[in-house]
Amino acid sequence: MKTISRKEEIIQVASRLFYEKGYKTVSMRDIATAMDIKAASLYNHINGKQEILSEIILKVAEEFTVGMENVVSEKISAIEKVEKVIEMHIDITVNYSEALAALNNDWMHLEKSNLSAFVKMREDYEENFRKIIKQGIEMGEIKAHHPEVILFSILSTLRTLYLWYQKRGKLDMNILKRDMVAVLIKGLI
Amino acid sequence: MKTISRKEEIIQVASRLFYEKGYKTVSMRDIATAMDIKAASLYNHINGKQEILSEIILKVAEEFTVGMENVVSEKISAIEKVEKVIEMHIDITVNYSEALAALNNDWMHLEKSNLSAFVKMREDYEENFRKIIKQGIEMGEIKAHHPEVILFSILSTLRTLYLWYQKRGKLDMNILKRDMVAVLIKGLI
DNA sequence: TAACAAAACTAACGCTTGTTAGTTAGAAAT
DNA sequence: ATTTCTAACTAACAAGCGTTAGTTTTGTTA
Repeated sequence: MKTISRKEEIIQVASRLFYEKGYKTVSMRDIATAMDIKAASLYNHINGKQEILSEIILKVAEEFTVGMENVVSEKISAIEKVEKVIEMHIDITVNYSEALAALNNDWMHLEKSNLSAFVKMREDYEENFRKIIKQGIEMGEIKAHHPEVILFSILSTLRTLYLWYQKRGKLDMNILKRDMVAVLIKGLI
Repeated sequence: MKTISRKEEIIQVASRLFYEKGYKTVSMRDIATAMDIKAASLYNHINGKQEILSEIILKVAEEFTVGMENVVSEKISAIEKVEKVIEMHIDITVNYSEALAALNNDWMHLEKSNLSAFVKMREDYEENFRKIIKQGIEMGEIKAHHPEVILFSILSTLRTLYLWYQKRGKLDMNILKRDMVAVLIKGLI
């Protein structure tokens, strides 16, 4: 019976506020008020605002990194890999929709090693995706459009999925996966 | 020979800074420093920070509104309308790429009438786009996937185009239009 | 050259920010 | 019953924020 720590609670509340108003707009006093305590009390559990941000972002970034590595290592066609990536994005979106706002909009407010770690993960992720697409084109599975256009088009849709997920409520995720995969992939083949 | 006013210069510099760091992160002193003057001097030309933001955002929002109305009023097929919308987005992205960062990320920091005007324009825009897609499905031009999935997928790609445009430099826009239209549309038909 | 307007300046205001120091209340462990 | 630990508190700090008031510089027009 695992109960969530006070620190995790802070991170959870902060995620929601960052989602609603953005990292820079949310003050430590805002976070504290939302928990019915004083701002100074937060520092019994966390080292500072920056730590809250980096924990939110890096945790999800690692999920993406691991998920992508799993897909890459599978012995399936390029198109099937793209399908798996799309499904992974949808799964992560469902589980971390609020954290994704910070990841997408506030990553540039990370500092030093956290910032460079994030940027590296994102670059590696994109590079893996790019390779899948290029491979698919070489094998004749994917139409030979500019690979960057394909990459960008899919990635931008997946990255903003969190916005849409919240707005529409929990439309059945299986329906979403099926239609999203169809719409994104049928343009490629 | 129209020369740009000091106010327009402020808005231009602010757009660049907002693009790089976001509205909340950029201070009036940052904007002033970038122009080699003091913060207080800005107020000889503009009424406040909020006015800078609203001028940047609403100008582009109106471009989109007008562009969409033009497309809607044309007597062409639904698919051709979608093509026109995509091309319009690319054109606006080229001409206003920095302003689009504020429009996408900082619109929620607009106040009162500016905020509601923006939200209305955005809702109308989406509704027009939705109608085009539904009409295309009814006429059998567009495959009968969930219309919201199609709308979201195209719109999220177009809305984040500004990020990609800056990064890749001025890849020939005609090539971009052709490939982007192909990738986004071929999934629909 | 004197008058005027535009656009810069200095100085300061009240407020909010993230954060620190030191203290206190209550529960758990000895 | 006493110590220890946890997690809250009050009070305050220095720095930064958007903005205002009043003044000086600069360039143009009468």
